[in-house]
Amino acid sequence: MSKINYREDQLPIIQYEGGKMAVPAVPGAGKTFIVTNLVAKLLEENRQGKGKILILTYMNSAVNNFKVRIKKILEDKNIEDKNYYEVMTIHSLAVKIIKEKPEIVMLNEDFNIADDLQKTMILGDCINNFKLNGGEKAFRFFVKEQKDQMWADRQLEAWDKGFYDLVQNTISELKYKDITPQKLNEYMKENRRGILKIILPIYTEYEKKLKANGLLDYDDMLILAHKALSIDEDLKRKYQNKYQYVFEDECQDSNEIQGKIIGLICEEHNNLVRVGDINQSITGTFSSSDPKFFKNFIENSDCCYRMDMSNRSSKDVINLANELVRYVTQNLQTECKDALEDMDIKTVPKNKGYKENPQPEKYQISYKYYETFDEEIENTVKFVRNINKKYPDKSIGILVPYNDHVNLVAKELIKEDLEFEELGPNSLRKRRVIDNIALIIDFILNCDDKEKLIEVLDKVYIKTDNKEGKKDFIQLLRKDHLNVENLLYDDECSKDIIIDTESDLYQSFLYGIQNLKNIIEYPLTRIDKLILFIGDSMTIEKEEIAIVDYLAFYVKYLVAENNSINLQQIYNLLSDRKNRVFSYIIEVVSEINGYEPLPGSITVCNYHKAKGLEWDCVFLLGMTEFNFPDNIYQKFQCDKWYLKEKYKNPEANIKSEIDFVLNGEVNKNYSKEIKENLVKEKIRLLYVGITRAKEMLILSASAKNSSLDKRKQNPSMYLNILKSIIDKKGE
DNA sequence: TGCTTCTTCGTTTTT
DNA sequence: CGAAGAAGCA
Repeated sequence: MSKINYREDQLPIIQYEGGKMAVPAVPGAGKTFIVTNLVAKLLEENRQGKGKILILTYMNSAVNNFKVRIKKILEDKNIEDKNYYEVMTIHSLAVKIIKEKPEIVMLNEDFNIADDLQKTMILGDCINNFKLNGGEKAFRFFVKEQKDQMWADRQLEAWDKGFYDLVQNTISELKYKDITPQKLNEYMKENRRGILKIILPIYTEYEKKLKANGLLDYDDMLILAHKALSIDEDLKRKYQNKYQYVFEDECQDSNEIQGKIIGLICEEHNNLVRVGDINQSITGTFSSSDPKFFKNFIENSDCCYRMDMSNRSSKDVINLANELVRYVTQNLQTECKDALEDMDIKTVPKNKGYKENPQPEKYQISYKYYETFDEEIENTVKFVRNINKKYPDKSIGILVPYNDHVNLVAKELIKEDLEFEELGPNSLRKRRVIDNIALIIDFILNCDDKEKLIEVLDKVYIKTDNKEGKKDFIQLLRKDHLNVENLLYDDECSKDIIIDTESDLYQSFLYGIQNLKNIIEYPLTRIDKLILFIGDSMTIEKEEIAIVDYLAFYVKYLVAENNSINLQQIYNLLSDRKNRVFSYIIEVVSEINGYEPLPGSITVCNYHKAKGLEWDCVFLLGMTEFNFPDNIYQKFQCDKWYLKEKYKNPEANIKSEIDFVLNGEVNKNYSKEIKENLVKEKIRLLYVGITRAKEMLILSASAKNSSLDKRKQNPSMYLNILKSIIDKKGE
């Protein structure tokens, strides 16, 4: 077995023996590689003693990745795998700690974790109940005055949607500040106004419902785990002895309480390695994470080694990323200068046996500015098609700002007959399962509607490669003298349909008819069972079966909450594309497996989802001023158009209100702070986008959202900055 | 070009 | 409702 040839920036890290070590690393530096090898080396030297090595990651998919890779290294090194290491997410660790002694934190032994889906259902219920029980008026108070009824409705709808996230984030913040509903109630007694006033009853009921069902949400898990370790000396000792070494991956996404939990476990042995990249911290504005915690750790650690070499991208792509850092740290307005840490990515030295950076023959970075967003998508897809044809082995990533855009790009790719993968909750393919079930229910509700029957057969059951034949066959079914009755129950009618009865087209038609007959006869007393039954009749993949299961679970919950709910209402829910429960169902199902772009594949996703992935060729769309702002005085996403001027930025209002409740005064201009953080996070999001590319990178923006849209948007300032760099290099 | 009046539209990320 | 672009006018 050959010895691993570590790069010079990796050498000091692999020589680690103990203490607090900080490892800030640039994108593509090989964080997983170095951590897995270091863990294997420590195991080889038996440094864990009587304890174990703990590796904490952020996502479930990363857990598996780490396990597989450590196992492989141990095998290669011929070290017996005695399970002296554990890989888990910080949340699983928290659960493990609480399970140990639930009574310390006043919990019943058989508590459960509320996943995103359950949380959404419960919180959604609480909000609804609040409105139904007299809260509606207070809820509407914050919306702008509007005489035009149509716009009044739209404002309310928008507030409805935004309110959910606001409540969720507020509850999370209150929990971290150790403000229980009871405490808040005490504090708020004299307060008559404010958004907290209407969040309080929702928060109260939410906590009550969680408790009643024996559930903890993600925030509770961390908070209680920390509490348990702080209160119970024995428990803390146990974990300190158990984990002699702790590694934390992606620690730029860590929040204060996670840091504290890890701190307590490491207190005794003090062997802690934290690896991360501050410039890739992109979750701060919607979670309690903040890169400042990692920055702090870097300053207070025993040693800090930077991994600043990356072999992922060509030197041109690296140069572009470095220029962005340079621009931000030197030229941006003072408040946002520290968005990026001044840390140049270096290419790997040549001819030293390291895996080297890709070296494309020519400069492969460009930018485009289009008239409309439609045009931007259309041209991008054409570009993608050409690359895919010319270089069939290259992987291509198309990154867009929003999940809705993923859909738009997907539709265009379908038009061009290109195979692709969508990441995120709007995946057309995954949505289709839900849509198909809705179609069938619609037919059950309207049994005599022939068009609906034909639609179900067409979209759900009839499967064939013979596209033309299918079209003709569907036309045959539309013949006037055939009604639903004939099609379903009259075997003679098939004589009218002149078609090869052995073909897969006809066989799948018969299969569909038979199933629909069974479905119509299925008793309506248990709608959740009906959904499972419908799911069974559709030939679908494993992942899609999981979606059906979740769907049935959701319906069961709905029925339990409201006995009188009928099939029509269920249909209405299923066909509501904005229902956030479905997004979570799809996310929960897809999260189980990690994703890795294969050679020749095309991936569409948003900038956030792209983190941790890499492609040969990357398209960055939507680089407008609105999506990537450079100062806090332009139009901002956190300012809500539908709210009264005073409450325009409700998040800031809430922060002020909490401040006031706790200290009797407001200490900061929170609106300004929120906007600054947003500007900074968007810069890092762009940095993440750029550093996904190995060889080719195309940046683009458009002046208008659609050709009908009259308002223009400026390209992001960063696009202009990058443009000038690209122009110089392109010569 | 600079000013007023008329018309149109209302964008978000998620462990 | 209010911001911002378009159209109208001097």
